[in-house]
Formats: sequence, C-alpha cells, structure tokens
Amino acid sequence: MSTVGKAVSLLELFTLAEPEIGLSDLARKAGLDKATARRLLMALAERRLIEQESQSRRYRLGAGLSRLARIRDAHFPFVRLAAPVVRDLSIETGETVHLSEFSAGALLTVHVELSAKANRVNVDVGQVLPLHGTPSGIAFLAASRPEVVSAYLDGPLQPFSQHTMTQPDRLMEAVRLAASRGYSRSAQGYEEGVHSIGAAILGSDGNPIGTLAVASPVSRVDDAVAASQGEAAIKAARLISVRLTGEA
Amino acid sequence: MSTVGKAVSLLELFTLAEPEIGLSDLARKAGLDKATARRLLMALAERRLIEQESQSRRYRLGAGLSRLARIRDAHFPFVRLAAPVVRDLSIETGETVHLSEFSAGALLTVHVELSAKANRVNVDVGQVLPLHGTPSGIAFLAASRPEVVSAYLDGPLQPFSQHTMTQPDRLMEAVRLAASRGYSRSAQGYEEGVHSIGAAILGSDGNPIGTLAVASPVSRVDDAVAASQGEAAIKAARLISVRLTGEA
DNA sequence: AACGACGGTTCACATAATGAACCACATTTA
DNA sequence: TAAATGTGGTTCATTATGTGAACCGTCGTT
Repeated sequence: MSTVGKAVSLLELFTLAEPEIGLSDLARKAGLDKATARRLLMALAERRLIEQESQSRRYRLGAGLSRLARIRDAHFPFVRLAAPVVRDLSIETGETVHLSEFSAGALLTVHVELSAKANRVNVDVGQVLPLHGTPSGIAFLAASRPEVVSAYLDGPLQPFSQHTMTQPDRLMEAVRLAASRGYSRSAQGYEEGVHSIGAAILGSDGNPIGTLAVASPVSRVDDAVAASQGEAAIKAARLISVRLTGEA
Repeated sequence: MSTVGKAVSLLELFTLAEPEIGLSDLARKAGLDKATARRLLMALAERRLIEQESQSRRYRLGAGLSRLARIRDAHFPFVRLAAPVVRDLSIETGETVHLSEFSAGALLTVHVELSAKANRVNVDVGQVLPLHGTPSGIAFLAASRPEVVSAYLDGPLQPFSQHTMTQPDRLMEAVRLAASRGYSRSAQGYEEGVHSIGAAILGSDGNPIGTLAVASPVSRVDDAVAASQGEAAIKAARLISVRLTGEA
C-alpha cells in the first residue's frame, strides 16, 4: 500500500463511537508499526488533519478536515440538501433511510436517518456499497446510461457476501426491472432479514450521482407496503434532484 | 517534505473559488512533478478524499472528506454550535466576524460571517493565524494558563508580516491588558486599515479552544465603538462556551 | 519492585517515491 | 495545412524516503 493510503487508513479508524484513539491502539488497528503510525500521524497533524489532545495524548480528527469538507460541500451540497428529505422519508415510512453518494466506482453511505421503532435496521455512515448486489447499487445502475451499465457488468464483480449476485445476466434483469419501476427492491438480498427499496438521485446532466434506500425488517413489509415505500422513495429522490440542480 | 504532507498539500489547493483543478495545474501549484502528483491523487482517490470528474478529467475534493468531517463534527461540534452566534454578532456589530479554532499550535479560521456593508473587511476561511501578532492570538493567550503563555513566548516567534509583534515583553503586556479587559484590541496591528477585537472561547476544562474576532475598517471605529464591540464579543464568546460545554 | 501497558525515539536497512522522457490527443498558432 | 503548445497519462532507472526491531522513560497495577 502507498504511504498516503496508510495515512488515510489511520484517519478512517476514527468513528462516531470511537472519536479519540491512542497511538498503540491506532497502530494495532491499522496493522502498522508504532513508529510508522506515529510518523504518519505527525505528518497529518502538521496539516491539521489530525490533532492530539495535549493531556491524554490521544489523537482525534483535526479541524483541517472540517475546512476541506466545507469547501467540497459548498461546491457540491449533496448531503446538506438531501438530509432533510431523507429525514422526512424516514418519518413517512417509519423505517431507516440511508443516503449514498457515488464516488470512485462505488456508493459511499454519507447520511442515515434511523427508524424510531425498536426493531429497526441499523446502517453505518461510511459503509461502502458495491454497485452490484445492493438495492442502492441496482437502482443506480438502472438510472445509468446503458453503455455504463454494460461496461460495469463486463468488469470483475467481486462477491461481497454469500448473498451477492455476481451473474451479469441476472443483474441485468434486476436492473431492467428497477428501470421500469423507478425503484429497486430486494428482500434479504444484502443481509439476512433486511428488506430494501432503492431509488437513484440524478444530477444536472441526467446521470445518477447517488441513491437513497429504505431499509426495513422483512417482517414489516409485504408487496403493498413495498409499493408504497417505492413510490415515496421515488418522490424523495426526485425532490433531492430538483433541489440540487436548481428546480431543473 | 513527507509524502503524506505532499498529498495533503494537493488537497489544500482546492478553494471555494476554485473547487475543481486539472492535473497539470495541480502539479504546478504544488511544485510537484506531474507523475508524482498523479500518483498521490490516485492514492487519495482510492480512499475517496479526491474524486475525478469523468468527462473533464479534472479533480475535486472527495466524499470521504465529508464523511470524516461529520465524525469529527459529531464529537467536537465547535463550528456547528458557534456559527449562529457568530452570525448574530456580525449582524449586531455590522462588521465581519471570524471564528478560529486552536489546532496544532496556531489558530485556524473555520468560519466567517461577512459584514453586509460595502466597505468591509474580508477574511478567508482556512487562514492560519499565529498566536502572536493577531488580536485573536492575543485573546487566546490571555485566556491560557500562565505557564502555557510563557512557554509559548519563550519559543521562536516568527514574524508573519512587518506589523508582527515579536518582542516577548511587549506581547506579554498586550496579553495582560487583554486578560484584564476580557478582549484584545488591535488597530492596524495585523493588516493596514483593519481594526480588530478578539475574544477567547473556553472549553469544558476552562482552557481556551478557539476565538472569535470582530474586524472593521479603522475609519468606522473609535474608542466607544471598540468598547461596545468588545463587550458584545465577550458575550458571544461566553455564549458559545456555554453551548459547547452544555450549560456549564 | 516487578510487571505490563503506554507514548515516543533511534538507525541500519529495504521499499516505495521520484522525475525526465515518453505517449496520444486536443487546441491554438503560423 | 502543419507546426507548436497545451492537456492527461505512463514508464523505469535512480535515489530518497519510509520502515520496524529494539530501545527509551513513565505511568498505574499487581
């Protein structure tokens, strides 16, 4: 792995649940030597992507990240504009809704609104979803240009779990169904007991830039519920597209 | 410079005014070879800190930055909580107000609310302010523990402009005055024609974590105005402290 | 006082980064 | 038209950079 990759992997160890980590722990989790981890951390700290708590000597993410994220967000306000719509969709359906953004050939989960119910699906921000085998990915492909879809399906399709669909022809079929309906549907396709509805969010050029997905426990969903979730998801996705592209 | 430093310096080239940059341009601005810049960009893109627009082939900041910034922000919601207060202070005083966060031995400007007036002071988000020679820095030192102040003043004090104060004894005097008043004041200390009032924002342990500053054209400020700006700045800084530490 | 954890440092060694020269392509200039 | 200049991207011998085992000192526990 490149040195830069290692440095970024250190940043990725910080989570909502564990926002401050000590040196030894950090090195262990990243699979790096303590000296190496420290050198990388010092380089990151110099650029303010990492900070060190002066008394506990633990490390945390730095203010420079907030700064860079603000620049990106001003230019590309996807999460900021989409979050309230995602929230409304979660309230309307009573289920967990997650928002993903297309980045580097996959979907990155950038926002989650959890269901208020006790029995709910939990999704973590930061999770990377492959385009194949997840309802979000299928919805994304269904909204993509045909040549993009076939180029993707011709490439290598790594199975991410035992449920992952890797046969190009079956994927193509799922994509076609999603394209005709406007949303994708999958019962237990990605994880045991989870039912998902996915819809694509379009950018100004008509190409998809991300997705949202309604994730429910299978026990709460029948065909009628799925259909109403699908329609609601389409409406929400379109609303986000409209807000992003300026009423286009 | 370390490889990691070079990679981060590439990220830092993106600004609000120029959020997308091509490879050659990026390499030139960073002072790197094109091949080197590209390798670093690919490493960053793999971790989603950089994205490449597929048609124009230009690069921009990636979604991974938003993700990391969210984690930091949830743990340390400085900007989120302070921004509305800064906004109110800007409206109340009619002047530009900027918010800085202490990070790695200096103050990083993380938020700015510009004055609505035509003749106003402009401040850029991302600017790094040294602790000496800026009103924000003096206010920060004035709120720091005495041993921290003397340790800092004993270290090397680089002059950042011809106006920078580098004599420890004069700085100490300015710090003492700021400590007794609760805010710092500087007319043209940092930049020609700019009058500034700075106030420190305290964290839960009583130590300063950042500052806010009211920046006005000197022509609009006399002693009475400065005093009222100072009182308003103190109130705003305290309000942020209270909100941050949970009504403490 | 002996132990084990911590954060941090050193330096001989090896790997990973470097950059001049090179594509192919698109605009602009002569 | 054809040369010139720009772009993004690639190659590979050279070398500078990153690496990690072993080493501090310190802290809190046993």
